[in-house]
Amino acid sequence: MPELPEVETIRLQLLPVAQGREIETVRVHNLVQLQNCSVREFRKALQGRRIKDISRRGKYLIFHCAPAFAVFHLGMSGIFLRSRRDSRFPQHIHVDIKLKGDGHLYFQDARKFGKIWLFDQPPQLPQLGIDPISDRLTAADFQHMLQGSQTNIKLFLMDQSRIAGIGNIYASEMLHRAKISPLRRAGELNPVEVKTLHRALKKILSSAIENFGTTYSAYRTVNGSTGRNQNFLKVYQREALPCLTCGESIRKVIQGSRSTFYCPRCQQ
DNA sequence: TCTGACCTGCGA
DNA sequence: TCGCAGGTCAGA
Repeated sequence: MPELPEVETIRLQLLPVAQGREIETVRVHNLVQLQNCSVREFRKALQGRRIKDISRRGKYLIFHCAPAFAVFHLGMSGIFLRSRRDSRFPQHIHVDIKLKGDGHLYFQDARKFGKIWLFDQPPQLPQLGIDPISDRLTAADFQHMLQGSQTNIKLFLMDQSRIAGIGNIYASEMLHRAKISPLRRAGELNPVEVKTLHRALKKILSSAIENFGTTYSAYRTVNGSTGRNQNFLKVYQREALPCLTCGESIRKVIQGSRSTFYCPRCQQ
C-alpha cells in the first residue's frame, strides 16, 4: 500500500506527537513481523527510550531511539494510528507503543506484509536507491541512470534498488503526466523525455504529499482520516474511463504482475 | 527477468 | 465464492 507520499505523510504527522517523548511500554501482538530480533529484545531496546527523531528512507520509517533504531516497512496495508488515551483497541494492531504521560502509537497492518527491524546503530539499508524527492536526484543523474537500460520504464521507476519510494500508483501517474508510454524501455527515452519525466516524478510525489497521500482502501493518516490524493489521480484505477486530458479510453495492462494504467493516445 | 506466494478484506 | 489489491522476495 503505502508508497513514499503515504510514508512521508505518516512521518510528518508522527513527528509532532512523538518526537522527544519517552516510550513507556511496547506491546507486540504479531511475532511474524519482527525480522531480526525477539519480542523481548524489541521491547527491552525501546522501553524507557526517548524518540529523538523519525526519518524516512524510501518506504521505510525509522524511529531514532538511540542507542536503538526501530525500522518499519508498512507493506501493503500498514499504517500508524495515534490514540490520545486507552480508547477502544483497533483491529489488526501488531505493535502498541505507549508514550509516557498520555497516548499510544499503534502499528496496524491487516494484511501482515509489514516488517520490523531493530538496530543498535543507524541502520544501513544498502539495497535502496536514491530518494526521488531529494535534491540529490537531478535531471542529469536521472538521465545517467536510465542510459542503456533495457527494463521497461514503469518497472524501472518501481525498482527500489534504483529509486526508493515509487510504487504502482505513482509510477502510472508520473508516466501519464510526462506523456510517456509505460511499455517503452527506460534506455530509449530521449533527453527531452527524460527531463519531462524527471519533472513529472517530482511534481506527482510532492503533490501527493501535500494531499496527505492516496487512500484507495486501507491507508489512513495518523489521525485516522483518509488522504485526498485519490481525487487527483489521472489514470490509476480508471480503466475504460475517458482520459482527463484527451478523452481516449484509459487502458490497463499487466507489467511485472502489477496493473499499469495509461492513455494510449497521450502516452506514446 | 519474470512469476507466484505471502495475508486479509472488499466488491462483484 | 472468486478475483483483486498500494510491496517484496525467493526461486525458476
